[in-house]
Amino acid sequence: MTQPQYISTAEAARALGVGVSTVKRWVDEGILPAHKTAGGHRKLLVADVLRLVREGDFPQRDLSGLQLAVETQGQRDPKILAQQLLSALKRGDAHAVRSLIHGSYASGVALETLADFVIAPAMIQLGHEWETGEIGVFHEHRGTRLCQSTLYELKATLEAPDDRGRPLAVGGSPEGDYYVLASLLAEMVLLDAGWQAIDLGPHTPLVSFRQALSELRPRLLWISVSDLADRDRFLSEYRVLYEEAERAGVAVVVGGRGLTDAVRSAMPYTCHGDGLRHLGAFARSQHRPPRRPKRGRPSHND
Amino acid sequence: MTQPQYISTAEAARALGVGVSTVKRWVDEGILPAHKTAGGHRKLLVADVLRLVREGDFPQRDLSGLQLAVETQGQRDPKILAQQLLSALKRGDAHAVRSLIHGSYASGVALETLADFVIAPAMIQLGHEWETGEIGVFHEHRGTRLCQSTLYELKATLEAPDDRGRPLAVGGSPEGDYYVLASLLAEMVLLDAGWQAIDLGPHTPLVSFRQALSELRPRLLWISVSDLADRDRFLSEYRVLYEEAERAGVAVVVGGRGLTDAVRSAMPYTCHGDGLRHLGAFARSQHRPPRRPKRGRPSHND
DNA sequence: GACCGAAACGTCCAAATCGTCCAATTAATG
DNA sequence: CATTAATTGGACGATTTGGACGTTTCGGTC
Repeated sequence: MTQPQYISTAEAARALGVGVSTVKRWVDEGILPAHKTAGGHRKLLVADVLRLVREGDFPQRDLSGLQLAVETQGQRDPKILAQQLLSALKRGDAHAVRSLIHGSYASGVALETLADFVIAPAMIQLGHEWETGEIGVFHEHRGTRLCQSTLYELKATLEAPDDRGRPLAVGGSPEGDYYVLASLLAEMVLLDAGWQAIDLGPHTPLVSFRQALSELRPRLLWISVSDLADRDRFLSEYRVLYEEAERAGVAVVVGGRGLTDAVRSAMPYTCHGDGLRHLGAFARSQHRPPRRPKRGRPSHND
Repeated sequence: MTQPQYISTAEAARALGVGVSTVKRWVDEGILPAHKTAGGHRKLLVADVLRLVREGDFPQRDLSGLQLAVETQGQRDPKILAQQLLSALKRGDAHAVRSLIHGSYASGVALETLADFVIAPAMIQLGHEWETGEIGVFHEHRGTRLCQSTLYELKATLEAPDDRGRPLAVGGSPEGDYYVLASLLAEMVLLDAGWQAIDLGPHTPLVSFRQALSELRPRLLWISVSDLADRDRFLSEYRVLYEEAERAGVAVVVGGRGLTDAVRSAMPYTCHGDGLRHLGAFARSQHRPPRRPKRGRPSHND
């Protein structure tokens, strides 16, 4: 379990915000402890790097990945991550929340996995503990805000400066649904999949989606439903929306825990997912972002 | 990139319009925070330098050298900025929104000014045009989301890695008030003023504030009211909250366009402001961050 | 086991930064 | 107006940094 977490000089350099040559020199001078492989490659312990940062006032540029490694003992099991996230949210520990979420993403956990198996479970449990009175409203609110802040930060890093060639997606949550996180995560998953995405946010009348459809001409429409205030009205308005989307050749992806089987069976849609992994998979199937083939040595050790 | 960016003393000196020796001395005197490498080279965070630019009164600002995420534009008249922001929000031009807000802030427009005279007017006008049907709900939603995203990004740059010595503030909006932006901006103004701030967000029962009061022991409580759903209930619960805050020696700052004169006259409070500049001024009066000294030889332009 | 591309190695060196010293400049004071 | 204390910023040699380079190691694939 407590397997030692090694990183390369390049990773340490990135985390510390210095050049690779400098890290190499520091190791050779004994400032930074490290092991060497038979071939002479330096292997630094995450804990050593973090200790250096904590004890001296060394520069620290991006420690999120490293801190995650220490806090979770290198564990990347979503269930454990979810538990740790929940605990951090309840404590209101902004630092831990950030390193958990940013760090997981940085160290290769897919955004869909993060959303479906880490963030969603943690938030659901947080809501549950609030309902049963185990924690106060105040804790729940603080946790939700913390999660939102962190995700907006992560979203900023996902946004590509170059939009050309990226298909456009539009989405949001219907009227009466005030839950922010679900649609935000959907937007992020789409950005991660190489799309342009515009989130109209919670509490958006379905009529507005039609407006967006005609004005923005997206290739995909997502609708995330967490709470369904007026089911019948939603269904009737949704059918009109779907027809219009179909005529325009726009894929409609629906999801969210507000869509029970009973509701969904009365709805036409292009694709449905109880989580975001389906949205991600669908988006990737429609648009293949240019990617380098994966050859040679991978950058991470498990 | 929202990642922290380091610059050297020379770059900071150029940006601040002072000599390199001066920057080095300021760092050593603790006026300007910095990290040091093993070899003694100082590494300054762009955010820290910008903070100093904003708080001090510098003869010459050349921020072009700093690798800012956005190019700063010349315009600094709030009225014009508000108009440009409104236009960008209506167009859904994410890039323009971002460079307007980030750029203004980076080039020295105070956050309070930005909030009260640029963002608030633009958002009010956006809401107005929606009500009169000039623009669709969709445009209003997209604009609001865009503004939120951008502000969350900016907030990330305001958060100090080092919380020690900073007084704590807690705040939010009361039950029935779903407006996110106001309280978010309040949080940011407090962060900018050198506080730690926790935003409980919209739709927070006043009871929860009492919970936060006893658990977090803040020095300041802000309550931002945009919509007042149940006036009488708000007032009665508020009075209990205020009494508790007073007993604990916590300052209570209230504001927001939901607080009409009639309501406010029935409320006790430590400080009130129709905008955020009063909150900022109050916060700064309670806690002074380190400042640049005032005497000495001024720099000459070359 | 041979092959391959990515990543890390060692070496070198120009450019940047360091600490120190001190003349120049300004605000405050008598 | 002269004096004093505070502050600046340039100059100096010594030290540190980090990018470029060709070579070697690593780990996955065939």
